[in-house]
Amino acid sequence: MPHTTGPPASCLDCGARQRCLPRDLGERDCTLFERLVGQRYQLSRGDHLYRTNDPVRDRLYAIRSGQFKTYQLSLDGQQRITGFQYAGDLLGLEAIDLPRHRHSTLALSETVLCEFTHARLCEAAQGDGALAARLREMLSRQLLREQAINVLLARRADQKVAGFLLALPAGRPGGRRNGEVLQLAMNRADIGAYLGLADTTVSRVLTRFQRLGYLTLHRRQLTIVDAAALRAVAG
Amino acid sequence: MPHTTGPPASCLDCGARQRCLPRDLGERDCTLFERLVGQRYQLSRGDHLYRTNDPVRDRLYAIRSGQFKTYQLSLDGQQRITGFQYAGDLLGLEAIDLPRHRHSTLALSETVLCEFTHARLCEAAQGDGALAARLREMLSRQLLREQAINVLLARRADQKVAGFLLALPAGRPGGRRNGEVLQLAMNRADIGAYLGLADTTVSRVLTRFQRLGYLTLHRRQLTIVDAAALRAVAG
DNA sequence: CGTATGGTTGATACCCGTCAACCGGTGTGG
DNA sequence: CCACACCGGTTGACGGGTATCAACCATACG
Repeated sequence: MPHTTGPPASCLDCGARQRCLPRDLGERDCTLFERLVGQRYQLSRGDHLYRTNDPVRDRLYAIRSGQFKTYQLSLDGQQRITGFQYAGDLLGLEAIDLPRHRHSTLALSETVLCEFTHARLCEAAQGDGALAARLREMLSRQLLREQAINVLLARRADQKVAGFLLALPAGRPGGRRNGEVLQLAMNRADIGAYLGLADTTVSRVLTRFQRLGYLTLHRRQLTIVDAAALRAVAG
Repeated sequence: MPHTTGPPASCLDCGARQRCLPRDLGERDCTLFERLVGQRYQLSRGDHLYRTNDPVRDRLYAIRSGQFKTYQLSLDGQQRITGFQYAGDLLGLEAIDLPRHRHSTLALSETVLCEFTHARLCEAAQGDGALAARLREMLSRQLLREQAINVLLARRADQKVAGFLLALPAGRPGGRRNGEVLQLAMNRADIGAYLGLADTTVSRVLTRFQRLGYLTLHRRQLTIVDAAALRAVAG
């Protein structure tokens, strides 16, 4: 069960604002938008936001900070990772038309979430074209992301890993990647379950990239040194 | 360039109605809904609906009949299939927020399309909760489909092919598959480019399934004999 | 009838999954 | 403080699944 935070945090000072629903909103509009937020939740590493078969209850969640993974369990108990979600992403979009969730969603780090109901969002969007556009944008972006993953998954191990690394959220806005230090929240097995690789293969590819000078990696601390080389590998 | 059809075809007698936007609409509502259709197009096998970098112009297309594939071209000219679309599917959902298309969309058979503008659909949805729900449903369904593909692509060749076959649109409503005759519109290479397999591997798996009695296949005429066995393989 | 296209089948090479050992870091309890 | 277990990650050996290349066949088509 998620824990409700005490002090309300504003969208205005949210680091993920430019990747989130109130993107490009002015100060006043942003304050109005904030009233759509139902509650804010704080989850710790290992906490579930919801599990497979939990009722959806029309809820959407925006990630204010932290990282999540969504997964399904196969018949033999294997986790199949369907995605990683980062600050600014919306959780629950694929379930807005379902009575019950088909995935489980788990926090990979300390996280803060903003809760919405889809009904209120739609209602507000009817009077506000900009918000409606943002909603569409989030949906369309999600579809594009899934399709990008699809293309990636049809490729070779090194191309998959390179593409995965390049799709990690940039630590700073602007997208400059070279020299950037990223803290991976997931382990090698999760990356493998996401990309359709064995964890040992992920490890091998990463060390190969390191030997080639594309990146440095110590445990989960990643520094991308040569993003262009990674792009060349990803194709 | 798509060719405009002369006689307007009604949604009422459309075979794909129950998979399309006017799903569950009564006769009167359906007639009202039809006024949202801009034009109807007829495309032949090999015709492009649009290509990468074509302007989106806010258009969506519902497939009345026929099959499409969407693909991207890699740097070395290889086609990467991002999806197959069947009657009742919406084309262009992933582009509603983009200025230009990122895929090319090609008819795999004789097809008929119904054109919408996203703006008019949204406008109509504001006064009609049922239509708004249908729009959401289509988006959510699309996201779920992409995620299902993601999971599939992380698996072995026979599991991929089995999953692909089971995801083919049922010829008749009701979803009974055993004994059903399906006409594949795509060739082995397309299936392979979609699933991340070589065309020869697709061929081998299909003949193995046939040897095992799961299906019969002559060129592109497919009969699923034992859907349960396919499900068991797909896992 | 010759050609092109799509599909099947075989031989071979290689990528990657599996299994196992090992290693460093962390936590725990004596 | 140290012994020990445990978890995550790395590395090696090996086998199997799949890509690649090629030959061959059936069908469609000019």
